[in-house]
Amino acid sequence: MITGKKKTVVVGMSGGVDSSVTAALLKEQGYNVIGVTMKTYDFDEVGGNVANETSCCGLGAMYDARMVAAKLEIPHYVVDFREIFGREVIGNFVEEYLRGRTPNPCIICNREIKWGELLRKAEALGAEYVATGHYARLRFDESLNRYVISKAADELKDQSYALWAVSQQALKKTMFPLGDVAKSQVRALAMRYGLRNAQKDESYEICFVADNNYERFLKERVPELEKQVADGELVMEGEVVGRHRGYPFYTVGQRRGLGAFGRPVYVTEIDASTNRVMIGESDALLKRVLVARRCNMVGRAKLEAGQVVQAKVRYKDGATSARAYPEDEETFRLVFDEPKRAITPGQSVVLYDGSDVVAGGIIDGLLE
RNA sequence: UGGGGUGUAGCCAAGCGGUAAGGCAGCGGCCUUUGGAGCCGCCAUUCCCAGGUUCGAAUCCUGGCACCCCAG
Repeated sequence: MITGKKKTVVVGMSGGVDSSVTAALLKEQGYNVIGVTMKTYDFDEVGGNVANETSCCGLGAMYDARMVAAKLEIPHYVVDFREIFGREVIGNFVEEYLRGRTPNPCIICNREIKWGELLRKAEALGAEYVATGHYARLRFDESLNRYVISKAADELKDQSYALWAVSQQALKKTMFPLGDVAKSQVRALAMRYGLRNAQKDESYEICFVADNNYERFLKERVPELEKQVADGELVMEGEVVGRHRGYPFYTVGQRRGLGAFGRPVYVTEIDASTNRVMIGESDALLKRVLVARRCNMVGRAKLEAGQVVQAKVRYKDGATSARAYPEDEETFRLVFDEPKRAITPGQSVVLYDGSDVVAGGIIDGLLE
């Protein structure tokens, strides 16, 4: 059945249901499918619970991917991305926390690893496309002359937010076969294909922090950290009201672990230079203006000043109306119509026009 | 040691003779391809201690103890 016309697709297989079904669907559609699983880190370097099975790059995951590939009768390779992943993803993760910000490593991983190194590997293998199990839609829009990512049909599972940083050149070679499929259908398909991971749990943590304890991870990664940052000041309305464990271990919007003040209090700001963590009541989290950097344009070539968009400020966030004001190629200011809660430096802001991803950037600061 | 006040969960606190509200913290679960948030559930057999009155006491009485304030 192999003909010269068949296109070759590399599917990034994590061992989970979504990427497994992705591979199965493409194979059924007649593509020449190659399964590739990325080895991104070693457990002994990264610590935590080695037995954790829900992580996207864990050990069990690699075995599952191999077994699924065998079942589907497609070739399967494991590629060693430890070096680049450690440098780009883990390195950025640690740096950002040390700056008092809250990174989203999935964003960097998508840009640098899946649509960076993996795509280069796919090209080297002679593949025309890379496909993943992301829930997002992708189309080429003739009138815009751009590749446009948009929200998945299954809006509850939509992952378009995490894909804003992928370049146009990379999207040109990308497929998201699950964009129109509901999660429940994916599981049903997995059953039908007889895939062993049909009932496997969702992953829900940072893959390289398998015990979901990033504080532990940072302390192990930066040996002197605990000593340097312990016992900083907790500040409310300008007054020192307590102590904290160290600024990197908090994030804006956080409520737990601050101590009892007779009412709920939240982290409102983190100052790495003084090791101070500012806290306040819920209202103190409401802000209207942010500055985003490292911007990438997706569904539009550029932003118009005052352009109306719907913006998401974190992964699970209802998009709310705002106006964008570009400052330069990589920077824009965003003014929300209504104050937005807990805008967090280091997280991504993604701009939508309806279902389409217009652009995204990393939140750098709040103005008011 | 004169006068006044207060002692209820880790913290704040309601209750004022009828069988221990609520909030914060904590813990458990749900949710979730990031961190947070959110939601649900749990959390005082007992009210500083000892007696007493009462069918019934955290609530009333007596006596201790502790802390606070005002005086000296």
